[in-house]
Amino acid sequence: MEKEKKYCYEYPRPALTTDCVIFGFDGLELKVLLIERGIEPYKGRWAFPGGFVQMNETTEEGAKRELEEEAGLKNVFIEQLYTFSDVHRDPRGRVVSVAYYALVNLKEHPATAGDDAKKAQWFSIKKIPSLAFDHEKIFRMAMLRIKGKIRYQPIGFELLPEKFTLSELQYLYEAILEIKLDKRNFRKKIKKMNLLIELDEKQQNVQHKAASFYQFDKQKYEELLHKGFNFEI
Amino acid sequence: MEKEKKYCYEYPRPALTTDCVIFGFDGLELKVLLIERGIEPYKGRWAFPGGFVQMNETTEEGAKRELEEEAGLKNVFIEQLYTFSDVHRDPRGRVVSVAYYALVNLKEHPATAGDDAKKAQWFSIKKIPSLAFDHEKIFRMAMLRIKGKIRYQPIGFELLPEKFTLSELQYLYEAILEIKLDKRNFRKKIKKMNLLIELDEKQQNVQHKAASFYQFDKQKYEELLHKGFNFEI
DNA sequence: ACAAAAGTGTTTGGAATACACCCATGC
DNA sequence: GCATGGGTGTATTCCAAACACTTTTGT
Repeated sequence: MEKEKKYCYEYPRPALTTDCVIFGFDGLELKVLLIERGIEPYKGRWAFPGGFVQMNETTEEGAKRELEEEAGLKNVFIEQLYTFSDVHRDPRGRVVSVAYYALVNLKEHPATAGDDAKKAQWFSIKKIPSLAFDHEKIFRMAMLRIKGKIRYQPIGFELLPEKFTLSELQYLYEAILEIKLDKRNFRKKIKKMNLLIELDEKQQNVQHKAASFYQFDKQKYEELLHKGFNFEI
Repeated sequence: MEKEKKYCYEYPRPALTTDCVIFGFDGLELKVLLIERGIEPYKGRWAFPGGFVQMNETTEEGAKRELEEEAGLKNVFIEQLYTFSDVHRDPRGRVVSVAYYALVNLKEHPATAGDDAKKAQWFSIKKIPSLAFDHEKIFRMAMLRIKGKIRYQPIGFELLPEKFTLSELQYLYEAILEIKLDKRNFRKKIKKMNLLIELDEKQQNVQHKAASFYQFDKQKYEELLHKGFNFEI
Protein backbone atom coordinates (compact mmCIF):
# COMPACT_ATOMS: atom_id res chain seq x y z
CA MET A 1 0.00 0.00 0.00
CA GLU A 2 1.23 3.44 -0.86
CA LYS A 3 2.09 5.71 2.01
CA GLU A 4 -0.40 8.39 2.82
CA LYS A 5 0.47 11.73 1.27
CA LYS A 6 -1.37 14.22 3.30
CA TYR A 7 0.70 17.40 3.06
CA CYS A 8 -0.53 19.22 0.00
CA TYR A 9 0.53 22.46 -1.64
CA GLU A 10 -0.53 24.58 -4.55
CA TYR A 11 2.91 24.31 -6.18
CA PRO A 12 5.47 21.52 -6.00
CA ARG A 13 8.21 21.84 -3.39
CA PRO A 14 11.64 20.27 -3.20
CA ALA A 15 12.42 18.25 -0.09
CA LEU A 16 14.84 20.02 2.23
CA THR A 17 17.65 18.21 4.03
CA THR A 18 20.86 18.99 5.85
CA ASP A 19 24.20 17.22 5.60
CA CYS A 20 27.08 17.75 7.93
CA VAL A 21 30.81 17.33 7.37
CA ILE A 22 32.16 16.57 10.84
CA PHE A 23 35.87 17.20 11.21
CA GLY A 24 37.85 15.65 14.02
CA PHE A 25 41.51 15.64 14.91
CA ASP A 26 43.20 12.78 16.73
CA GLY A 27 46.54 14.48 17.29
CA LEU A 28 47.98 13.32 14.00
CA GLU A 29 45.44 13.36 11.25
CA LEU A 30 42.40 15.36 10.26
CA LYS A 31 39.39 13.07 9.93
CA VAL A 32 35.76 13.19 8.94
CA LEU A 33 32.88 11.09 10.20
CA LEU A 34 30.99 9.04 7.62
CA ILE A 35 27.91 6.87 7.93
CA GLU A 36 27.40 3.75 5.89
CA ARG A 37 24.04 3.86 4.19
CA GLY A 38 21.78 0.97 5.07
CA ILE A 39 19.16 1.55 2.39
CA GLU A 40 18.88 2.48 -1.24
CA PRO A 41 19.83 4.63 -2.96
CA TYR A 42 23.57 4.23 -2.56
CA LYS A 43 23.09 1.35 -0.12
CA GLY A 44 26.47 0.36 1.33
CA ARG A 45 28.12 3.64 0.29
CA TRP A 46 29.47 6.12 2.79
CA ALA A 47 27.85 9.51 3.26
CA PHE A 48 27.86 12.45 5.63
CA PRO A 49 25.24 12.30 8.34
CA GLY A 50 22.12 14.25 7.54
CA GLY A 51 18.39 14.12 7.18
CA PHE A 52 15.19 16.02 6.58
CA VAL A 53 14.57 19.44 8.04
CA GLN A 54 11.51 19.56 10.23
CA MET A 55 8.91 22.30 10.12
CA ASN A 56 9.64 23.65 13.58
CA GLU A 57 13.41 23.91 13.31
CA THR A 58 15.91 25.99 11.38
CA THR A 59 18.35 24.19 9.12
CA GLU A 60 21.05 24.73 11.72
CA GLU A 61 18.88 23.18 14.40
CA GLY A 62 18.16 20.30 12.05
CA ALA A 63 21.85 19.76 11.41
CA LYS A 64 22.54 19.80 15.14
CA ARG A 65 19.74 17.32 15.76
CA GLU A 66 21.13 14.94 13.16
CA LEU A 67 24.57 15.38 14.66
CA GLU A 68 23.26 14.16 17.95
CA GLU A 69 21.05 11.41 16.57
CA GLU A 70 23.54 9.98 14.15
CA ALA A 71 26.84 10.73 15.81
CA GLY A 72 26.05 11.31 19.47
CA LEU A 73 27.60 14.77 19.32
CA LYS A 74 26.28 17.70 21.31
CA ASN A 75 27.41 21.27 21.78
CA VAL A 76 29.89 21.35 18.97
CA PHE A 77 31.00 24.16 16.72
CA ILE A 78 28.87 24.17 13.58
CA GLU A 79 28.63 26.59 10.70
CA GLN A 80 26.76 26.73 7.44
CA LEU A 81 28.80 25.68 4.43
CA TYR A 82 26.71 25.92 1.28
CA THR A 83 23.36 24.91 -0.16
CA PHE A 84 23.43 22.22 -2.83
CA SER A 85 20.52 22.16 -5.19
CA ASP A 86 21.41 20.33 -8.38
CA VAL A 87 18.19 19.03 -9.82
CA HIS A 88 19.47 15.47 -10.04
CA ARG A 89 21.63 15.32 -6.95
CA ASP A 90 19.33 12.73 -5.36
CA PRO A 91 17.87 9.90 -7.44
CA ARG A 92 14.73 9.81 -5.26
CA GLY A 93 13.60 13.17 -6.54
CA ARG A 94 14.17 16.83 -5.97
CA VAL A 95 16.11 17.29 -2.76
CA VAL A 96 17.89 20.47 -1.78
CA SER A 97 20.48 20.13 0.97
CA VAL A 98 21.87 22.81 3.24
CA ALA A 99 25.33 21.57 4.16
CA TYR A 100 27.11 22.40 7.42
CA TYR A 101 30.49 21.61 8.80
CA ALA A 102 31.25 20.86 12.42
CA LEU A 103 34.47 20.72 14.40
CA VAL A 104 34.82 18.29 17.28
CA ASN A 105 37.64 17.19 19.44
CA LEU A 106 38.20 13.52 18.98
CA LYS A 107 39.67 12.93 22.41
CA GLU A 108 36.37 13.82 24.07
CA HIS A 109 34.25 12.13 21.41
CA PRO A 110 36.38 9.12 20.61
CA ALA A 111 34.02 6.47 19.33
CA THR A 112 31.05 7.00 17.07
CA ALA A 113 28.25 6.51 19.54
CA GLY A 114 25.20 7.25 17.45
CA ASP A 115 21.81 6.42 18.91
CA ASP A 116 20.77 4.90 15.67
CA ALA A 117 22.73 1.70 15.36
CA LYS A 118 24.15 2.93 12.10
CA LYS A 119 27.67 2.13 11.06
CA ALA A 120 29.70 5.25 11.56
CA GLN A 121 33.44 5.60 11.13
CA TRP A 122 36.13 8.24 11.16
CA PHE A 123 38.18 8.45 7.96
CA SER A 124 41.42 10.31 7.42
CA ILE A 125 40.89 13.10 4.89
CA LYS A 126 43.67 11.46 2.91
CA LYS A 127 41.70 8.23 2.50
CA ILE A 128 38.10 9.10 1.84
CA PRO A 129 36.12 6.29 0.21
CA SER A 130 33.73 6.82 -2.66
CA LEU A 131 30.78 8.80 -1.34
CA ALA A 132 27.02 8.78 -1.97
CA PHE A 133 25.08 11.56 -3.73
CA ASP A 134 27.12 14.72 -4.36
CA HIS A 135 28.94 14.31 -1.07
CA GLU A 136 32.37 14.38 -2.68
CA LYS A 137 31.57 17.87 -3.88
CA ILE A 138 30.41 18.79 -0.40
CA PHE A 139 33.62 17.41 1.06
CA ARG A 140 35.82 19.39 -1.34
CA MET A 141 33.98 22.54 -0.44
CA ALA A 142 34.27 21.87 3.28
CA MET A 143 38.03 21.36 2.92
CA LEU A 144 38.41 24.64 1.06
CA ARG A 145 36.35 26.44 3.66
CA ILE A 146 38.23 25.13 6.66
CA LYS A 147 41.59 25.81 5.03
CA GLY A 148 40.62 29.36 4.27
CA LYS A 149 38.94 29.98 7.57
CA ILE A 150 41.67 28.75 9.86
CA ARG A 151 43.99 31.45 8.52
CA TYR A 152 41.93 34.27 9.91
CA GLN A 153 39.81 32.76 12.64
CA PRO A 154 40.94 30.67 15.59
CA ILE A 155 38.57 27.80 14.86
CA GLY A 156 41.32 25.23 15.37
CA PHE A 157 40.78 25.13 19.10
CA GLU A 158 37.41 23.50 18.56
CA LEU A 159 39.29 20.46 17.30
CA LEU A 160 41.60 20.17 20.30
CA PRO A 161 40.99 19.19 23.89
CA GLU A 162 40.72 21.94 26.49
CA LYS A 163 44.42 21.62 27.29
CA PHE A 164 46.91 21.09 24.52
CA THR A 165 50.57 21.56 23.75
CA LEU A 166 51.92 23.94 21.14
CA SER A 167 53.11 20.99 19.09
CA GLU A 168 49.61 19.54 19.02
CA LEU A 169 48.33 22.89 17.81
CA GLN A 170 50.99 22.98 15.12
CA TYR A 171 50.22 19.42 13.94
CA LEU A 172 46.60 20.47 13.66
CA TYR A 173 47.41 23.43 11.47
CA GLU A 174 49.66 21.27 9.35
CA ALA A 175 46.94 18.65 8.98
CA ILE A 176 44.36 21.20 7.93
CA LEU A 177 46.55 23.20 5.60
CA GLU A 178 48.33 20.09 4.30
CA ILE A 179 51.70 21.80 4.57
CA LYS A 180 54.68 21.76 6.93
CA LEU A 181 55.21 24.78 9.18
CA ASP A 182 58.37 26.04 10.84
CA LYS A 183 58.24 25.42 14.58
CA ARG A 184 59.84 28.66 15.69
CA ASN A 185 57.90 30.87 13.35
CA PHE A 186 54.65 29.15 14.21
CA ARG A 187 55.19 29.69 17.93
CA LYS A 188 56.15 33.30 17.37
CA LYS A 189 52.90 33.99 15.56
CA ILE A 190 50.74 32.10 18.00
CA LYS A 191 52.29 33.90 20.94
CA LYS A 192 51.89 37.25 19.28
CA MET A 193 48.14 36.87 18.87
CA ASN A 194 48.04 36.57 22.61
CA LEU A 195 45.05 34.29 22.93
CA LEU A 196 46.68 31.40 24.74
CA ILE A 197 46.99 30.92 28.47
CA GLU A 198 50.00 28.91 29.55
CA LEU A 199 49.02 26.50 32.31
CA ASP A 200 51.23 25.33 35.15
CA GLU A 201 50.63 21.78 34.06
CA LYS A 202 53.06 19.82 31.93
CA GLN A 203 52.96 16.53 30.07
CA GLN A 204 53.67 13.46 32.20
CA ASN A 205 55.39 10.20 31.45
CA VAL A 206 56.74 11.28 28.14
CA GLN A 207 60.04 10.07 26.92
CA HIS A 208 61.35 13.54 26.31
CA LYS A 209 61.23 17.01 27.79
CA ALA A 210 57.67 17.55 28.98
CA ALA A 211 55.69 20.16 27.05
CA SER A 212 53.57 22.81 28.75
CA PHE A 213 49.85 22.70 28.32
CA TYR A 214 48.00 25.72 27.01
CA GLN A 215 44.41 26.80 26.96
CA PHE A 216 42.55 28.96 24.49
CA ASP A 217 41.45 32.26 26.01
CA LYS A 218 37.91 32.23 24.70
CA GLN A 219 36.80 35.17 26.78
CA LYS A 220 39.53 37.42 25.48
CA TYR A 221 38.78 36.28 21.96
CA GLU A 222 35.10 37.21 22.27
CA GLU A 223 36.09 40.63 23.55
CA LEU A 224 38.45 41.23 20.67
CA LEU A 225 35.90 39.94 18.18
CA HIS A 226 33.47 42.45 19.58
CA LYS A 227 35.92 45.25 18.93
CA GLY A 228 36.20 44.08 15.34
CA PHE A 229 39.51 42.35 15.38
CA ASN A 230 41.61 40.48 12.91
CA PHE A 231 43.44 37.21 13.39
CA GLU A 232 45.83 35.74 10.95
CA ILE A 233 47.98 32.68 11.01
CA MET B 1 -12.94 29.16 -3.57
CA GLU B 2 -9.73 27.80 -2.17
CA LYS B 3 -6.92 27.23 -4.58
CA GLU B 4 -6.34 23.68 -5.64
CA LYS B 5 -3.62 21.98 -3.65
CA LYS B 6 -2.52 19.15 -5.80
CA TYR B 7 1.12 18.57 -4.88
CA CYS B 8 1.09 16.17 -1.96
CA TYR B 9 3.85 14.67 0.15
CA GLU B 10 4.18 12.22 3.00
CA TYR B 11 5.85 14.83 5.22
CA PRO B 12 5.44 18.59 5.30
CA ARG B 13 7.94 20.65 3.33
CA PRO B 14 9.00 24.27 3.66
CA ALA B 15 8.61 26.45 0.61
CA LEU B 16 11.93 27.30 -1.01
CA THR B 17 12.75 30.74 -2.36
CA THR B 18 15.73 32.78 -3.45
CA ASP B 19 16.49 36.41 -2.68
CA CYS B 20 19.21 38.42 -4.32
CA VAL B 21 21.16 41.42 -3.07
CA ILE B 22 22.16 43.24 -6.24
CA PHE B 23 25.07 45.61 -5.80
CA GLY B 24 25.77 48.37 -8.28
CA PHE B 25 28.29 51.18 -8.42
CA ASP B 26 27.63 54.51 -10.10
CA GLY B 27 31.14 55.90 -9.80
CA LEU B 28 30.54 57.44 -6.40
CA GLU B 29 28.38 55.26 -4.23
CA LEU B 30 27.69 51.59 -3.73
CA LYS B 31 24.01 50.85 -4.21
CA VAL B 32 21.57 47.98 -3.99
CA LEU B 33 18.42 47.35 -5.96
CA LEU B 34 15.17 47.09 -4.02
CA ILE B 35 11.65 46.27 -5.15
CA GLU B 36 8.60 47.77 -3.56
CA ARG B 37 6.17 45.05 -2.55
CA GLY B 38 2.76 45.36 -4.15
CA ILE B 39 1.00 42.79 -2.00
CA GLU B 40 0.76 41.62 1.58
CA PRO B 41 2.64 40.73 3.67
CA TYR B 42 4.79 43.83 3.96
CA LYS B 43 2.84 45.61 1.23
CA GLY B 44 4.56 48.90 0.41
CA ARG B 45 7.84 47.87 2.04
CA TRP B 46 11.06 47.44 0.12
CA ALA B 47 12.63 44.03 -0.37
CA PHE B 48 15.30 42.31 -2.40
CA PRO B 49 14.07 40.70 -5.59
CA GLY B 50 13.37 37.00 -5.27
CA GLY B 51 10.83 34.27 -5.68
CA PHE B 52 10.07 30.60 -5.54
CA VAL B 53 12.50 28.00 -6.77
CA GLN B 54 11.07 25.85 -9.53
CA MET B 55 11.43 22.09 -9.68
CA ASN B 56 13.58 22.05 -12.78
CA GLU B 57 16.13 24.66 -11.76
CA THR B 58 18.88 24.97 -9.17
CA THR B 59 18.64 27.76 -6.64
CA GLU B 60 21.30 29.65 -8.59
CA GLU B 61 19.29 29.31 -11.79
CA GLY B 62 16.22 30.46 -9.89
CA ALA B 63 18.05 33.51 -8.57
CA LYS B 64 19.28 34.34 -12.08
CA ARG B 65 15.77 33.95 -13.47
CA GLU B 66 14.37 36.34 -10.87
CA LEU B 67 17.20 38.73 -11.59
CA GLU B 68 16.12 38.86 -15.20
CA GLU B 69 12.38 38.92 -14.54
CA GLU B 70 12.42 41.51 -11.80
CA ALA B 71 15.42 43.63 -12.69
CA GLY B 72 16.08 42.96 -16.36
CA LEU B 73 19.63 41.83 -15.59
CA LYS B 74 21.36 39.07 -17.53
CA ASN B 75 24.83 37.58 -17.45
CA VAL B 76 25.89 39.14 -14.19
CA PHE B 77 28.23 37.88 -11.51
CA ILE B 78 26.25 36.00 -8.90
CA GLU B 79 27.31 33.95 -5.92
CA GLN B 80 25.56 32.17 -3.09
CA LEU B 81 25.49 34.12 0.15
CA TYR B 82 23.70 32.12 2.84
CA THR B 83 20.53 30.17 3.47
CA PHE B 84 18.04 31.76 5.84
CA SER B 85 15.66 29.42 7.56
CA ASP B 86 14.22 31.01 10.68
CA VAL B 87 10.91 29.34 11.33
CA HIS B 88 9.04 32.64 11.46
CA ARG B 89 10.94 34.62 8.87
CA ASP B 90 7.86 34.77 6.62
CA PRO B 91 4.38 35.37 8.10
CA ARG B 92 2.77 33.31 5.34
CA GLY B 93 4.29 30.10 6.65
CA ARG B 94 7.49 28.16 6.57
CA VAL B 95 9.71 29.59 3.86
CA VAL B 96 13.42 28.89 3.54
CA SER B 97 15.37 31.29 1.36
CA VAL B 98 18.69 30.75 -0.33
CA ALA B 99 20.17 34.23 -0.66
CA TYR B 100 22.57 35.31 -3.40
CA TYR B 101 24.43 38.47 -4.13
CA ALA B 102 25.08 39.86 -7.56
CA LEU B 103 27.43 42.53 -8.86
CA VAL B 104 26.45 44.66 -11.83
CA ASN B 105 27.89 47.68 -13.46
CA LEU B 106 25.43 50.52 -13.24
CA LYS B 107 26.63 52.30 -16.34
CA GLU B 108 25.54 49.44 -18.53
CA HIS B 109 22.40 48.70 -16.53
CA PRO B 110 21.36 52.22 -15.61
CA ALA B 111 17.62 52.11 -15.06
CA THR B 112 15.64 49.36 -13.42
CA ALA B 113 13.96 47.85 -16.41
CA GLY B 114 12.14 44.88 -14.92
CA ASP B 115 9.68 43.03 -17.12
CA ASP B 116 7.23 42.99 -14.29
CA ALA B 117 6.03 46.54 -13.89
CA LYS B 118 7.17 46.49 -10.31
CA LYS B 119 8.61 49.51 -8.67
CA ALA B 120 12.33 49.00 -8.45
CA GLN B 121 14.89 51.50 -7.26
CA TRP B 122 18.59 51.76 -6.50
CA PHE B 123 19.41 52.83 -2.95
CA SER B 124 22.73 53.96 -1.60
CA ILE B 125 23.97 51.48 1.01
CA LYS B 126 24.12 54.46 3.35
CA LYS B 127 20.39 55.10 3.04
CA ILE B 128 18.58 51.79 3.05
CA PRO B 129 14.91 52.04 3.98
CA SER B 130 13.22 49.63 6.35
CA LEU B 131 13.05 46.25 4.64
CA ALA B 132 10.51 43.41 4.51
CA PHE B 133 10.98 39.97 6.08
CA ASP B 134 14.51 39.35 7.40
CA HIS B 135 16.02 41.27 4.53
CA GLU B 136 17.94 43.61 6.79
CA LYS B 137 19.78 40.59 8.13
CA ILE B 138 20.43 39.44 4.57
CA PHE B 139 21.74 42.87 3.67
CA ARG B 140 24.13 42.98 6.62
CA MET B 141 25.49 39.60 5.68
CA ALA B 142 25.92 40.60 2.05
CA MET B 143 27.87 43.68 3.10
CA LEU B 144 30.17 41.62 5.29
CA ARG B 145 30.71 39.14 2.50
CA ILE B 146 31.55 41.67 -0.17
CA LYS B 147 33.87 43.56 2.18
CA GLY B 148 35.73 40.40 3.05
CA LYS B 149 35.79 39.05 -0.46
CA ILE B 150 37.10 42.11 -2.24
CA ARG B 151 40.29 41.89 -0.21
CA TYR B 152 41.35 38.62 -1.73
CA GLN B 153 39.43 38.29 -4.96
CA PRO B 154 39.19 40.78 -7.80
CA ILE B 155 35.40 40.88 -7.83
CA GLY B 156 35.36 44.66 -8.01
CA PHE B 157 35.71 44.68 -11.76
CA GLU B 158 32.22 43.23 -12.07
CA LEU B 159 30.93 46.54 -10.74
CA LEU B 160 32.81 48.71 -13.21
CA PRO B 161 32.43 49.25 -16.93
CA GLU B 162 34.81 47.44 -19.27
CA LYS B 163 37.12 50.46 -19.32
CA PHE B 164 37.78 52.39 -16.17
CA THR B 165 40.34 54.71 -14.62
CA LEU B 166 42.42 53.88 -11.58
CA SER B 167 40.61 56.55 -9.61
CA GLU B 168 37.28 54.95 -10.38
CA LEU B 169 38.66 51.66 -9.18
CA GLN B 170 39.87 53.29 -5.99
CA TYR B 171 36.53 55.00 -5.34
CA LEU B 172 34.89 51.61 -5.70
CA TYR B 173 37.16 50.03 -3.12
CA GLU B 174 36.57 52.95 -0.81
CA ALA B 175 32.81 52.65 -1.24
CA ILE B 176 32.82 48.94 -0.50
CA LEU B 177 35.23 49.02 2.39
CA GLU B 178 33.80 52.29 3.72
CA ILE B 179 37.29 53.69 4.32
CA LYS B 180 39.66 56.11 2.61
CA LEU B 181 42.67 54.67 0.81
CA ASP B 182 46.01 56.26 -0.03
CA LYS B 183 46.25 56.90 -3.76
CA ARG B 184 49.91 56.00 -4.18
CA ASN B 185 49.76 52.88 -2.09
CA PHE B 186 46.58 51.74 -3.79
CA ARG B 187 48.10 52.10 -7.23
CA LYS B 188 51.25 50.34 -6.15
CA LYS B 189 49.28 47.33 -4.99
CA ILE B 190 46.99 47.25 -7.99
CA LYS B 191 49.94 47.44 -10.38
CA LYS B 192 51.79 44.74 -8.52
CA MET B 193 49.02 42.20 -8.93
CA ASN B 194 49.50 42.67 -12.64
CA LEU B 195 45.96 42.03 -13.77
CA LEU B 196 45.27 45.33 -15.47
CA ILE B 197 45.87 46.21 -19.09
CA GLU B 198 46.55 49.89 -19.70
CA LEU B 199 44.73 51.04 -22.82
CA ASP B 200 45.88 53.71 -25.24
CA GLU B 201 42.66 55.55 -24.62
CA LYS B 202 42.37 58.46 -22.21
CA GLN B 203 39.53 60.45 -20.74
CA GLN B 204 38.21 63.25 -22.96
CA ASN B 205 36.81 66.67 -22.21
CA VAL B 206 37.77 66.59 -18.60
CA GLN B 207 38.79 69.75 -16.89
CA HIS B 208 42.03 68.28 -15.62
CA LYS B 209 44.78 65.98 -16.72
CA ALA B 210 43.12 63.08 -18.57
CA ALA B 211 43.35 59.68 -16.89
CA SER B 212 44.25 56.52 -18.76
CA PHE B 213 41.66 53.82 -19.12
CA TYR B 214 42.41 50.33 -17.94
CA GLN B 215 40.87 46.95 -18.52
CA PHE B 216 40.76 43.91 -16.28
CA ASP B 217 42.80 41.01 -17.68
CA LYS B 218 40.22 38.30 -17.12
CA GLN B 219 42.10 35.70 -19.11
CA LYS B 220 45.25 36.09 -17.06
CA TYR B 221 43.21 36.00 -13.90
CA GLU B 222 41.59 32.70 -14.88
CA GLU B 223 45.02 31.24 -15.60
CA LEU B 224 46.38 32.32 -12.25
CA LEU B 225 43.28 31.08 -10.45
CA HIS B 226 43.85 27.74 -12.08
CA LYS B 227 47.35 27.60 -10.72
CA GLY B 228 45.94 28.28 -7.27
CA PHE B 229 46.82 31.88 -6.78
CA ASN B 230 46.29 34.48 -4.13
CA PHE B 231 45.18 38.05 -4.52
CA GLU B 232 45.14 40.60 -1.82
CA ILE B 233 44.28 44.23 -1.71
C1' DA C 1 46.29 82.06 -14.02
C1' DC C 2 43.81 78.90 -11.65
C1' DA C 3 41.09 74.94 -10.44
C1' DA C 4 40.92 70.06 -10.49
C1' DA C 5 42.29 65.61 -10.64
C1' DA C 6 46.31 62.58 -12.61
C1' DG C 7 50.37 60.68 -11.74
C1' DT C 8 54.63 59.50 -9.34
C1' DG C 9 59.05 57.60 -5.02
C1' DT C 10 61.13 57.29 -0.82
C1' DT C 11 61.50 56.30 3.88
C1' DT C 12 60.39 53.69 7.92
C1' DG C 13 58.61 50.06 10.90
C1' DG C 14 56.81 45.63 11.33
C1' DA C 15 55.95 41.02 9.71
C1' DA C 16 57.38 36.81 7.32
C1' DT C 17 60.85 33.68 6.38
C1' DA C 18 64.89 30.89 6.81
C1' DC C 19 67.70 28.55 9.72
C1' DA C 20 70.44 25.17 14.14
C1' DC C 21 71.40 24.08 18.62
C1' DC C 22 70.77 22.98 23.64
C1' DC C 23 67.46 20.96 27.16
C1' DA C 24 64.82 17.69 29.87
C1' DT C 25 63.04 13.17 30.30
C1' DG C 26 62.43 7.96 30.23
C1' DC C 27 64.46 3.97 29.10
C1' DG D 1 74.26 7.56 27.31
C1' DC D 2 71.00 7.87 23.87
C1' DA D 3 66.74 8.70 21.60
C1' DT D 4 62.95 11.78 21.51
C1' DG D 5 60.62 15.78 21.06
C1' DG D 6 60.58 20.67 23.68
C1' DG D 7 62.03 24.99 23.53
C1' DT D 8 64.49 29.16 21.95
C1' DG D 9 66.92 33.89 18.74
C1' DT D 10 68.79 36.31 14.88
C1' DA D 11 69.51 38.01 10.35
C1' DT D 12 67.29 39.07 6.01
C1' DT D 13 63.76 40.11 2.96
C1' DC D 14 59.48 41.82 1.84
C1' DC D 15 55.33 44.34 2.53
C1' DA D 16 52.51 48.15 4.53
C1' DA D 17 51.98 52.73 5.67
C1' DA D 18 52.92 57.48 5.79
C1' DC D 19 53.65 61.31 3.23
C1' DA D 20 53.82 66.04 -1.04
C1' DC D 21 54.73 67.76 -5.20
C1' DT D 22 54.59 68.22 -10.39
C1' DT D 23 51.76 67.57 -14.64
C1' DT D 24 48.04 68.21 -17.74
C1' DT D 25 43.82 70.10 -19.20
C1' DG D 26 39.67 73.28 -19.67
C1' DT D 27 37.90 77.49 -18.51
